[in-house]
Amino acid sequence: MLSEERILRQLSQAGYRITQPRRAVVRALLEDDGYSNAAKVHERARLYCPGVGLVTIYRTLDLLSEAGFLRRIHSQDGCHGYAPIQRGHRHHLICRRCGAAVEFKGCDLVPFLDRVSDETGYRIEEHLLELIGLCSTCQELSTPCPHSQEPSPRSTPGHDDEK
Amino acid sequence: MLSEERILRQLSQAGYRITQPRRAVVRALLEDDGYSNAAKVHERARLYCPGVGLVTIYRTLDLLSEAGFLRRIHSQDGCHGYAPIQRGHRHHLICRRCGAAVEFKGCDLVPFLDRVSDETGYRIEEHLLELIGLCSTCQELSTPCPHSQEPSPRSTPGHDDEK
DNA sequence: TTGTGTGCAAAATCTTTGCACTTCG
DNA sequence: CGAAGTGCAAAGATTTTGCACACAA
Repeated sequence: MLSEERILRQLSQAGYRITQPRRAVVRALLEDDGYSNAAKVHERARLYCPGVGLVTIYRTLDLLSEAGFLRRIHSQDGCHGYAPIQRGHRHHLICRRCGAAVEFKGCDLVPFLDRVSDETGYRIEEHLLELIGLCSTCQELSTPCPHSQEPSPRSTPGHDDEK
Repeated sequence: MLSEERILRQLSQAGYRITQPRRAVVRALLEDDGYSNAAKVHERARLYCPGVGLVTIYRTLDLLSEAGFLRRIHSQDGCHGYAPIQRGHRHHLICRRCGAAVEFKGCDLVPFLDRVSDETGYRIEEHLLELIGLCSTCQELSTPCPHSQEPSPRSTPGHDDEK
């Protein structure tokens, strides 16, 4: 897995300068689990480099993305999410109620990925997995899941509607 | 797979009105395979409902998303991509080069999720899985590993225009 | 010292909201 | 006919660009 030092070293070797803002962004990315967007990274990066501007965040994210440390999610069509590329994938399991996050190793996915790859002809390079649920504590506190995404015909015609 | 008629019927049963713009959006989504954003849907929907405005596209995408026919990709962090949900729980496999997206069934994930659930005590309700790679066409087009996740030292500071 | 990198401000995009008019049911 | 739905315009967000100053090498 890539450490902060290693990333910085590689950037340096590639001819980029190692600046405070860049350090801060790299650090923020490594600490922030899962996907990030510019605003989130900015907020976090300011902890390490208080004066850093949002513009610099964008530029640094681009740079890291070019350099191969980040993957832009849906880069084509204007989606502006980023996810760190990590060897030894770690995935996250997040409690939707209390926000507790657990990391787990997800290597069991490999056979699944192989199958998908066979079926689709795609060569799979990266995967992003995030699980959302209730941790054991919150399961006790909570009533059964109120919402669901099934396209079930809703009996209530009432629009809960436009926010 | 969900047909246009079926979606419209379900919307109608749920109390929504079936209008020309909505028809057009549904149609556009079904024809455009894979991942779309508002602008793309708009362009296509105008073929069926020339006067339709972009605003209506956004509102209809929201509606379809609420109703469970669309999955907002990375809804979390302000990513504004959408992909049709065809049936049950599926995930997306996206070509990083051309953006082509394929949905695939994720049932093989269940044993994996069960294991994670056992190990962590979490009850898993949702999962977000996205695979990124190269589709077969782009594999051919692409030169043998021109870039890769390896951050190769760049000799030229100049930017290539590649995105 | 040099030129890459940064911050600020402003432009360009993308998305949402308010309001009067349309149209489905 | 009545209320949901639409389009337009304008407000809000988000991202990019231009330029002079700052700082890593």
